[in-house]
Amino acid sequence: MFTNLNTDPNKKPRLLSELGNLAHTKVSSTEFKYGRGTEIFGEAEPADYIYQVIEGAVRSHKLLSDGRRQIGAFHLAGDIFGLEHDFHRFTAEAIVDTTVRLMKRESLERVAKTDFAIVRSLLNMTTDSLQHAENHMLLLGRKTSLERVAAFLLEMDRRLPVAGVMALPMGRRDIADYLGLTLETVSRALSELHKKGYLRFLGQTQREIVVLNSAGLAELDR
Amino acid sequence: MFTNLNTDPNKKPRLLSELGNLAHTKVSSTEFKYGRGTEIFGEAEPADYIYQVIEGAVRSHKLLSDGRRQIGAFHLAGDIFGLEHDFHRFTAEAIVDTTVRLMKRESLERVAKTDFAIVRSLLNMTTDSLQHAENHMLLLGRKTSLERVAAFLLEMDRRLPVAGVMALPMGRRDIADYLGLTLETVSRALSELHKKGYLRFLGQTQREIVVLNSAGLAELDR
DNA sequence: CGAACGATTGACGTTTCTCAAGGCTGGTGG
DNA sequence: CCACCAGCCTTGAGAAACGTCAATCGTTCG
Repeated sequence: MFTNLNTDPNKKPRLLSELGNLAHTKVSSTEFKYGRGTEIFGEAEPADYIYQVIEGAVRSHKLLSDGRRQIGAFHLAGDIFGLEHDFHRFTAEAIVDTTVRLMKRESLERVAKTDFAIVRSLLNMTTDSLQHAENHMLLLGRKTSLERVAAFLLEMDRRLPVAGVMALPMGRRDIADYLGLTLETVSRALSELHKKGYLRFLGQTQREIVVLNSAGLAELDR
Repeated sequence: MFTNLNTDPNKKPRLLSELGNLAHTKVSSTEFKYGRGTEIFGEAEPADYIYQVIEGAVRSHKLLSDGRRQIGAFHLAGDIFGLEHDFHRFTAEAIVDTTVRLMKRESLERVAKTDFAIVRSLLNMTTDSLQHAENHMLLLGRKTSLERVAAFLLEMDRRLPVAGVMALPMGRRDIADYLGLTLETVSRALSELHKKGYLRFLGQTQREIVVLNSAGLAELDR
């Protein structure tokens, strides 16, 4: 059961196909829209549904009592999130206007009881999340601000549809809370990467970034 | 398949029983000893075995090219580690002289192909690891040095056999690399917690710690 | 007994955070 | 249609937290 598992995080359509197929066959699913900034589910709420991003982007975060926030992951088109046993361990919010497909967890449970492939998919997805979290611990515990931002850009370049050009859905504060920095430090790091010729800003908004030298960025991250 | 899963991280014997039972029935296992400081497996090596700590303690870490180290987890008596699809994502080393039981991954795969309960156990264990990593991301990204050390002491107090009195198997450098700090900062934080009356040091070695006020420590960690 | 190792503590350096000011963009209403 | 406003981003200066370097002390083990 360990073999033939896809653990390549580059392959975006996997989650979509694995549970997406399921959705078409045995489990009913609905589409739903969330406006920019709205909560999809809250930490510690019962996990009655699991979600897949159809269009848009979602952030998952935890809060400390005084408001400090750590974003654990961004979910982009195709990604499945909210997959938990009983209660959600993060709060999920739409970063921009977002369409999700949602599936009753109960239905999935029912199917999983008899379908070996589904359980294996669940294990796959959980393992992928774990691997992402493990790499992120290294980033949060040991990387400098410049290395964190470089790693973030490489991750987004890999996961967003067009390689080399990124229209980031999230703002500086979200990036900062993902990387364990402040938004000012993120901004300064981006300026420095720009000054060093690794990237260029496009268009009117400050969210479109062209990566000029991804090998150079990768050098910052070893 | 989501129901009846034990997600309480306080319950130590779970892993042991779940796969431990397996070990007694269908999968052969061997005991092996590793001396203090020796490597059990390396990052990116093929994951031919999975491991359970019988006695002792193990650290799992990742390295950056310049030697910066992040410890992702400590594995204590009863814990299972090294459970991966294909290649190990961490290096594992014995912190002290350690006895482990090891099981061929291949055997486990074979059994898992037909045994639903085993696959569920694997999913459980992976979910537990994920939850630990998610909480640790919050610690690494957003907590102060004092909060990190307080959280570490509470975690160890919870996981080590005797509540309130800890004989820590790991040194200050390991704690630091787990918490994303330097050993000096860990030492200063412990001194400050001592000064504030939260704990007391015992015996000749500096590794025995008595928690005097775990509610106070928990206050530092919300 | 002495060397090696680990922990603590102090002084100082560096990185990142905080606070503040100013600029750009896009939307809205006069 | 344009001016203004709100939100987001950038940049700077100073503060705080943590890291680095170094000295010292206590333990352990040969």
